This record gives sequence, structure tokens and C-alpha cells, in this order.
Amino acid sequence: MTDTTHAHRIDEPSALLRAAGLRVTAPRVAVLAALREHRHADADTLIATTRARLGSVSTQAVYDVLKALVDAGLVRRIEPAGSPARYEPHTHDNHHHLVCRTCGRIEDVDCAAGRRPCLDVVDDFGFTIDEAEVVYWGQCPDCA
Amino acid sequence: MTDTTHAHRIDEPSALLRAAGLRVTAPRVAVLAALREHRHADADTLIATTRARLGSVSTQAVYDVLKALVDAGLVRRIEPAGSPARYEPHTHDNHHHLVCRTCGRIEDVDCAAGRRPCLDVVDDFGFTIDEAEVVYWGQCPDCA
DNA sequence: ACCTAGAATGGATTCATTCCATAAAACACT
DNA sequence: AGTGTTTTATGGAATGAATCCATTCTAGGT
Ligand SMILES: [Mn+2]
Ligand SMILES: [Mn+2]
Ligand SMILES: [Zn+2]
Ligand SMILES: [Zn+2]
Repeated sequence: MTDTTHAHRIDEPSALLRAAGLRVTAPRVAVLAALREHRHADADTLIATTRARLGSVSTQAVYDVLKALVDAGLVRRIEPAGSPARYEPHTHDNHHHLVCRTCGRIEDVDCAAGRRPCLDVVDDFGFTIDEAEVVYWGQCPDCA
Repeated sequence: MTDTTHAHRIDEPSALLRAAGLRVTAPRVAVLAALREHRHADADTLIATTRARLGSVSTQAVYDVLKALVDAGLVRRIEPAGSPARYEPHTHDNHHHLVCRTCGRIEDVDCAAGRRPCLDVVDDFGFTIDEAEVVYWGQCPDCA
């Protein structure tokens, strides 16, 4: 049995925050924890979860935290059409998403073409492309 | 010189509407015309253009028209993250989009992998996938 | 323990879009 | 052409998600 009470695990919310040069605050730690519990959660879910954990947090605080985390590269924000923004811990693996048109369920999909795929297109209009984002639309088994 | 005054060209707005089983109304014809003038226009642009052409239309009318056209398959609606919805005549060619992170400029990109690409993923979680939507993010030459 | 830049609060505000009840117009049928 | 039924347009209010702002609070450096 390993004692982790006083451990400073690099993947702990507070360590992540410090490593990113962000101040460690209760809302930030709680939001990071909430993000682990709920895959691809929207702000509402994160607000509710954070509030449950802390007793109270302002809605604005959670939005601010999310913005700080996204800006710091700790969190990825995705905005599937027709849905409020979703958030997930940033894994930097450039994975894609499978979205159910009916219930909005979202699943991760590994990038078939390698790490950062499809970055070259036939005619790029002179654009400097840095990311190819793929959304697979369909029906999940429950909705089919 | 070809006289087209009394022609019933299949690609004329009114013909398109009738073919789709939709009533031909001034706002619908005007919105279809506006869609030809502005690639990937948002609702605001279409409202302004339609209003200029007709003298006046309600905002709601344009939204209703757009919904009817999208439902009928005549128009495609895309929702790039961070931008209001954009609309384009539906070409059914499953092309993708290049989006400038700075100015929001959008360009069409042919699908490199064929008509309906990437529809197979490693693990599809039992989903029935009907579309793979790709957004290439980057900077346009003007913004770079 | 103290200071100060940065973060949280509560409240108002924006933006894109949708909802609703009423008035107007399109098309089918005399 | 006139009538009737259904669909569409109008004006105005309402919504959901997110942002702005002024004030109060707090984390972390000295
Ligand atoms: Mn994901
Ligand atoms: Mn396009
Ligand atoms: Zn589903
Ligand atoms: Zn640009």
C-alpha cells in the first residue's frame, strides 16, 4: 500500500496548475477534478459539479477558470454544432470526436492517419494550417 | 445572344424551390440569391443583402427561410467554433473548410480522400456514421 | 504580517437564435 | 377572377450561452 498523502504527483490538479504558471485556487482545482469525472462536459455540468464539491462557486468563476485553463493549454475546448462548448483535459494527441446527432453523446476517436493528420490539402489558399479537426456525425447505438 | 427571359432554368431560385416542394416567396428567392453572392455568409449578411434587395424583410423571416432551405437540403449550414452559423448552397460534394483563426475567413477544400472520406474509424463505439466533417484551422495569408 | 497582482462575486449585458400570436400571402379549387 | 385553406411573414418578447464590469477577496511573494 502506497502512501500518497504527502506526495506531489505531477498529474494532481495543483501540480498541473503550478507547472502552467497559474495560481492554485479552490475553483481551479475543483474544475480540474470535475473535468476528470465527466468526459466532454459542458459548462453547466462543470458548474454543477464544482458547486457540489465546493459548496458554492459563481458561474462566472467557472467560466473564468475554463478560459484560464484553455489558454494555458491544460484543457481543450470543442464546440460541436448545435451544442454548447464541451471541455476535456488536453491530451495533445489530436484525437477526434464521434458525435450522436440525436442525443449529443460524444466519444473519442483516435486519429487514423497518425498524430496530426490531413494537414495537407490540395489547395490551401496560402493558409498556414496548424490543425485538422474531424467530427464524425452519426447515431449512437442507443439512438439507432 | 440567348433570350432567357421566359426560360425556366432548373437552377433558378424559384425552380429550385418548386422542385423541393416549397412555396415560392419573395424572401425565399431573395435569400437564395443572396447565398449565391456571398460564400459562407452568416445570417446577418444574408439579412442585410435580402433587405437591400426587397426593401424590407423581417429578421425572423430570413431565419425561417434558412431553416426551411436547410431542412429541404437546398442549403448547408456550418457552425465553425467561435462564429455564428454560416450558410452555403448545398453542393452535396462533402467538401470541407479552411478557417482562419484570426479573421474568420472560410475557404472550400476538396475532400482529398474521395467523396465521403474517413467514414471508417478504428473504434466506432457502435455508432452509425453518416458524415465526416473536417475543419482545417490556420491563418490566411492576409493575417499571417 | 503585509502588499499587490490576480481571482472571485453578483449583476447587468451582449449576441445569435428561437418562440409566439397575429396578419398576410401562396396556391389549389371552383 | 373569387374563395378557402394552409403556409409564411411580421413584430415583439424570450431564451441560452457566454461575456463585461465594478467591487471585494485572496494567493503567494517580500
Ligand atoms: Mn475527446
Ligand atoms: Mn463551403
Ligand atoms: Zn445518441
Ligand atoms: Zn485571416
